[in-house]
Amino acid sequence: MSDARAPIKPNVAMMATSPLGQQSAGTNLLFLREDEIRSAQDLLFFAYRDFTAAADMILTELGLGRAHHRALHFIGRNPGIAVTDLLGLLRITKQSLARVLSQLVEDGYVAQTTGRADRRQRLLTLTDQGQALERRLFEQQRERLATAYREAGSGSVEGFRRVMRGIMDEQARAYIDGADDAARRRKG
Amino acid sequence: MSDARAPIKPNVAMMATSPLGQQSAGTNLLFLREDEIRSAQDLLFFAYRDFTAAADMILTELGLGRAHHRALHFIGRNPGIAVTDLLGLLRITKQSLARVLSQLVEDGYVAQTTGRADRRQRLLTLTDQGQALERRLFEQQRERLATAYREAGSGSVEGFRRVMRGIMDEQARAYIDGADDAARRRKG
DNA sequence: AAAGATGCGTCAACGATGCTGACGCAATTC
DNA sequence: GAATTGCGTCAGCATCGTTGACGCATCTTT
Repeated sequence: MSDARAPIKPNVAMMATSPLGQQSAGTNLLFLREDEIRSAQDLLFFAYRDFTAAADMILTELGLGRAHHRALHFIGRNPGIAVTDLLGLLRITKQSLARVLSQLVEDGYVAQTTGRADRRQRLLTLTDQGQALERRLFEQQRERLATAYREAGSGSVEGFRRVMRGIMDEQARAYIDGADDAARRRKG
Repeated sequence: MSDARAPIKPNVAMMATSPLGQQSAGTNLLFLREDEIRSAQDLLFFAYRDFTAAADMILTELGLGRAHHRALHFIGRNPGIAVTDLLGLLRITKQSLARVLSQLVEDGYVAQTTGRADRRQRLLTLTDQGQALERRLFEQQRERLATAYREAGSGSVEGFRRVMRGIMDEQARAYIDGADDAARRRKG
């Protein structure tokens, strides 16, 4: 038998993507770089999978899904955000958001108020109940991240942030940088 | 009007989750830590969203989805992997995998061979066509990661890896560590 | 050799979350 | 006054996850 369900190890040594049996130093270096990238693919998949797992369980019990969490998260972080701006962050269609949002409003997690400057806008905020749920979900992920930060060491966090920032597109970077600005402003 | 669709900035200064108008140094520090975690939530969402976007477009043209890519990725990295082991990596039900896998086999991307030691097993490998597709998808993500690594600086990559590793669960870490072992063995 | 466990596939039904396309209405802008 | 924008909604569809229940071949255990 094949050791049953012990965690298997990726057989990167097999180098299935290259027909070369022998490798020069050059191709070997190239290969190492390629494997480093493939390893990063693994990292992103597993980290994201396990990062969301705990919160998903709570959501399921409430009849909600991950999409609801995303909306709660960004509304909580941007109180009074307009629907179109939220759509820009999530990058989904308004029809998809509508389904999620109307359920959050109906269940009393999100409140809509008419915009003062532009009365067409529906500005979104979390209700007390919405804040409570967001916090509950947040605590799950906080735990995981706090542990990861602790184990990785404080020196690693900056590198983590820099690489993650580099992966996302320009618009997302601007958003992230804006958050950093706000934090700096508050601190200083 | 509200500046239309310029990237909005998260209003973290509003501190909607705390009723405190004034903050002591202690609560402010606590808040900063909390905001650091919330910021990491942003990072994971945006990075994952944009990391997968390019490959998704190719997949859509071929009538495939992200789930197919995940299967191709892990089969490519683990040639001859058994179905149950693949299920353990993806953490989905065998019914979900079956749908994806049977399509990949039918379209000629994946080959199944009966296990030698255990004839119940269907060992999975990429066909030449499967390798070609996986490589095409890989190149999309390689580009993004290479840019991110370059911009972040080589010193950041180790921190990135350490934090990402810390986020995932024990089993995933063992898998990741196994990949590292294999790379080290090949290099040394 | 019989009994049980395991690996894998499959039928059926359902739920969450994305998509396109088309309209309607109110409010703002030109 | 006409065009545009912000938002909601109806209708239909695809992907990909779920549970539950079987069936069959093959290994393992008794």
